[in-house]
Amino acid sequence: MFAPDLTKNFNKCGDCPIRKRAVCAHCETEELILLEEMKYYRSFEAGQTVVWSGDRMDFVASVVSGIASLTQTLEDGRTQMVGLLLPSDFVGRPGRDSAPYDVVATTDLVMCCFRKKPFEELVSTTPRVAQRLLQMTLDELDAAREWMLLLGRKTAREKIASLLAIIARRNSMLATQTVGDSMSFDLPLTREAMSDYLGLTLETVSRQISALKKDGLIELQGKRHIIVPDFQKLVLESGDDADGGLPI
Amino acid sequence: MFAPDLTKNFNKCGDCPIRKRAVCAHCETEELILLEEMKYYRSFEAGQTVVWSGDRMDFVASVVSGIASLTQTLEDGRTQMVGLLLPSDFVGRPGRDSAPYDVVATTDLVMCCFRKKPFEELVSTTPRVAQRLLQMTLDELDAAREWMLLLGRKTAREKIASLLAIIARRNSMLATQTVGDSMSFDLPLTREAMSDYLGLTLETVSRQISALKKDGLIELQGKRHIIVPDFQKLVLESGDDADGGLPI
DNA sequence: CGTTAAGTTGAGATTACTCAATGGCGGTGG
DNA sequence: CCACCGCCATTGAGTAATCTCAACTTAACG
Repeated sequence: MFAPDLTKNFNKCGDCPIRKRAVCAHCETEELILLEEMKYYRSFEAGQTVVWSGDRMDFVASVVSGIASLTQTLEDGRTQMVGLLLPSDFVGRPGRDSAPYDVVATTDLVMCCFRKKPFEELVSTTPRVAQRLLQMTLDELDAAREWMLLLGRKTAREKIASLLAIIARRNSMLATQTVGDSMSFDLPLTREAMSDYLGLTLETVSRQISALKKDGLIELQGKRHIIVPDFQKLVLESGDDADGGLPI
Repeated sequence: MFAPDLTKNFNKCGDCPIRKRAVCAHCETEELILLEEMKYYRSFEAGQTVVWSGDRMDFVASVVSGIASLTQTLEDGRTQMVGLLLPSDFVGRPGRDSAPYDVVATTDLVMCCFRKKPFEELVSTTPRVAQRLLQMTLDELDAAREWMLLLGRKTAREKIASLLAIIARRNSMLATQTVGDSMSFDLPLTREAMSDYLGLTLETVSRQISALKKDGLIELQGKRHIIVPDFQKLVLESGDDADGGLPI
């Protein structure tokens, strides 16, 4: 369901669905031509690992469709998700050889990969890619810091409400079928993935989702489809400032 | 103790103690001249707030000496530290007007501030500053992700051990008076600041420090001076891979 | 229709938190 | 010089939140 037909693989960057938001967003035709020369597509099925922590990584990449997650693991197996990559998000770091975390396809996934060497050269010779990358990295840093607040200080209930609000907001940005304050979406994460995102056990995630349901803050259709009757009420449970509403 | 005499304020960037590591690290003389024109120094006493979350911020800055922290706060007062800035670290974001978190001087602090407008122009016209800023931001993102693992998955004891190991490592990088596996340093943070860093209460921080002391992993001289008889043993308590030792 | 993976629910254990009292140290003023 | 105050830190006792272990349910799939 997440992987559109990509056998044709947007050979022209101009046709690419993430063209306006990815690292290449600010590029002019000349730079696009260079990028097209160094790029190739890779597809992954849900659950597949894209890169193992510590492995050599000879490419950097943009998520074209689907969701990837970055996870870190302690020796004894405890794992924490540290990044959730949506279409147009970037993985990899110019100037480093090995990945510092596992990159896993959370859903079916298509990535637009750039060979690292030429990409690094492009970054150091053209300002537009470097500047876009800086913007995106600063955004990710902000997101990471918001996430740290969640991990360090929020209760289990607030964590769940926050995550649901984040996903709901993102969805309302893409598809614009919001009706009043009510909205609905599919959870792209299993309970376990949610627990790794939130620093909880999957049992606690399940219990808190049940609690939110019992309190009428969300409704479930099946295990994965969530209906939010009143988004503001959900945000209120997230512990954040009340004005963290929908982007206008 | 943290504030050297800065009345003279390194007017020449060439004399600046953070010249080789800050945003200006890669700059040539021409760019340094531009930077010198837009810079000014500000000093803060320990405890002072540099910027309030949400306030307009018309500068970006490098920490010259001392320590600053970035903190986020929930409505009800729970606070989480989300950044710990050491000399040469950078605050502020080109292309944004207001600060998303409080910036507080944890010790006496001197910052080298750049007026935002001209700095933004410099970033968009010269590649060297932008590229250095990208490097530093990527490093911060890595650190933030490591921190997320700590917040989400480590026990109180592991959190304390990790923080002590981080500070010990940093100190051994600057001052090189390491003798064998033993090392010692001053804690630059109060118990409360440590608790905000680690997502714990200050009582738990205190108890765990006492426990590490009882177990012989650290010794205390006064409240703030820590002696680590065997660094490897401390790292073992931090939950990280054992090889996270000293930089060689 | 059995098998499997994902999710839910319960009971008890554990960790960290809350509230409260106490200890130590440095500065200030009598 | 000493007493007092304020700040930082420690320690204790009881509580609350989350985790662990285990049983059970549901939906999907061959």
